[in-house]
Amino acid sequence: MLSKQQLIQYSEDARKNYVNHISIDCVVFGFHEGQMKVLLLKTNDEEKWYLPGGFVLKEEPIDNAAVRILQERTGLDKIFLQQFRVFGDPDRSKVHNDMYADMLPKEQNWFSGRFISIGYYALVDFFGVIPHPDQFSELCAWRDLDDMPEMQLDHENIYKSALDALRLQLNYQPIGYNLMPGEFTMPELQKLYEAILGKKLDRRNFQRRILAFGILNRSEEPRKGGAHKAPYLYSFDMKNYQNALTEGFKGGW
Amino acid sequence: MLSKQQLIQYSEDARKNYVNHISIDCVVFGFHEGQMKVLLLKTNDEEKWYLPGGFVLKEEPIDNAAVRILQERTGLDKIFLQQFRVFGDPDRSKVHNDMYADMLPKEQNWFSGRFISIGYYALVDFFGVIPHPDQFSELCAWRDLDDMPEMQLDHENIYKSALDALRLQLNYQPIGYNLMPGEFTMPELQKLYEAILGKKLDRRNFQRRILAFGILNRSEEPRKGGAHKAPYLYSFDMKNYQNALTEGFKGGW
DNA sequence: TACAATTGTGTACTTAATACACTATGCGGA
DNA sequence: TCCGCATAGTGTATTAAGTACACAATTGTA
Repeated sequence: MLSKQQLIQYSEDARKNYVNHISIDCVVFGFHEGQMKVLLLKTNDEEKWYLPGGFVLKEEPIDNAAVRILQERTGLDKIFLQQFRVFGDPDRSKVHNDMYADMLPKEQNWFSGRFISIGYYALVDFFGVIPHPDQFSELCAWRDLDDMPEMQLDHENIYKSALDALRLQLNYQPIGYNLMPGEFTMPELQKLYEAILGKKLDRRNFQRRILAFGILNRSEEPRKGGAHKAPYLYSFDMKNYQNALTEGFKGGW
Repeated sequence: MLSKQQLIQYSEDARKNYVNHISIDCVVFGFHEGQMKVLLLKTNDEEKWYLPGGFVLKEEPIDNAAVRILQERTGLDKIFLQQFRVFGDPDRSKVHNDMYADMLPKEQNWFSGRFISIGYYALVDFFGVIPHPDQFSELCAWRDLDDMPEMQLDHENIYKSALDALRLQLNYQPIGYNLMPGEFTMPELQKLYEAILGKKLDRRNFQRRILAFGILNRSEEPRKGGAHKAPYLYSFDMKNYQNALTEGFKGGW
C-alpha cells in the first residue's frame, strides 16, 4: 500500500503517462519439477496475492505494454504472450477504490473509479525468470497451480480464465517450446501436458500423438547418468513448430 | 460527419456518460439466401463503411454495453454475443483524430486521442433485424461476406478477426440457433456452415456429423410445396444445444 | 411420362483414438 | 553377482471418427 505522499506522486505520474481506465493483467505460467506454476506478487500489508500487471503508456500498443510489464517483473525479453479476454465489470476494482478512497479525493486519485483490464497469459522458461516485486509488493514468487493463495480483486477469476484459454490452445496449437528446456525427454513433456490439463495421460498414446504432430526431433544420444533406463532426448523442430503455431493442428471442419 | 456544434455537444455528453478511451465494435453476422451477411453502417459523406459500435457507460459492464449498442442498431434484445479480441494500437483511430482535428481543440474533442476497442461478434436472425443508422451514418445495411466494401479505420481487420474466431468456434461449439429460422432443412443448415467456412462440404458426411452431435430434432412432417423431393425439417434441441455450448464438442486432450 | 434437380440413405476405406502388454535398461540391495 | 524394481521404449487389437463415393426416392416440369 502506498502512503498518501506516494499516492499523490503516483497518480500524477500515471495521469501524465498512462491511458486512463485501461489496465493489463498477466498470468505467467512456468513449469518446474512436474508442477505448473504461476508468477504472483504479494501485497506488503495483507495476505493477498495478485497478478503482475500495469497500465498502457499513452502511445504504446497494448501488446507492447504487456511485454514491457512482464519484462519488469521477470527480466525476460522474449515472451510468448496471448491476449485472452477483457475483464470489464464496473465493480471489479472495488478493492482499490476503497483502499485509497479516504486518502485522496477522486479527481486526483488514479485508482479511483473503474479500470477495464485486458488479460494476457504468458508461457515462460522457469529458470529464465528473475522475479522483481513491484511498488505495491514485498514479494514476487512462483506459486503452484494446485496450491494457489487467496487473491486480490478478481484475479482468481482471471487466472482461471487464463487456464481455460491455455487448455483450449492445447487442442489446436503446439505448447511447450516456451516452457521446456532446450532438450527434454518424452516423459518430461508428458508431465507438462498433464500439469496443464490436471489429469493423467497414457504414456504410449501420448507419445504417438505428439510425434504425429511432427514438431519434435530426437537426439542420437539418450540422457545418461540418471537412475533407470536412459531416456531419449527430444528438442522442438522450430520450423515445423512455428508452422504449427500459425496453421493450427486439426481443422475440425 | 458531425458539424462543429454537434461535435461540441457530443463531446460534452460523451465525457459525462462514457468511459473514456474505450470503445466497442461489433461484427454482426446474419444469414440469408445461402449468404453470410455482416451488418454495416455507411458514413454519410464518403464511400466508407464501418462496424456498429459505441462506448461504455460509466457504470456499465462491457458485455451490457455491447448488448445495448446492438439493440440500438438492430432492435434485437436477445443476442448471441462473443467477445473475441481487443484492438489497441495507438494509431488505429487516426482517421477520427484527423477528421475532427481542426474543428475543436484536443481537450474538448471526444474523438481526439486514442481509443482501445473491444471486439465482439454477434450471431443474429436476419429477419429479426431492423437496421437503424446512427448519428454518423445515413445507411445501416447488410453486406455479403464475399462482397465487403471498403471500410473505415481498422474495421476490415476487425471483421476478419471476427470471422477467424467464428470459424474456430465452429470446431468446439454448436452454431446455428441464432442464425437459422426455427425450422430448417439439413441442406439449409449445411449452406450456413459452408458460408461461414467459405468452402463446400460433403452432403452425406455433413449430415452424419451434425446428427452425431445430438442437438437436432427431426419433425414428423417433411416440408411440402417446394420443387423436388420434400426434405425433412429439423429444429434445435435446446437442452442439448445449451449443454453443448457450455461443454464443448470434442475435448482434444 | 421421362427428365432434371434435389433429398435420403448406405457402404467401403482410411485415419485417429483408446486400451492394454511386453521388452529393455540401469541402479541398488541381498 | 544377480534379482527386483522403477522407468523407458515399442507393439497390437479394438473402437470410433473422418473421407470418399453410389444408388434409390420424390416432385415439378418439359
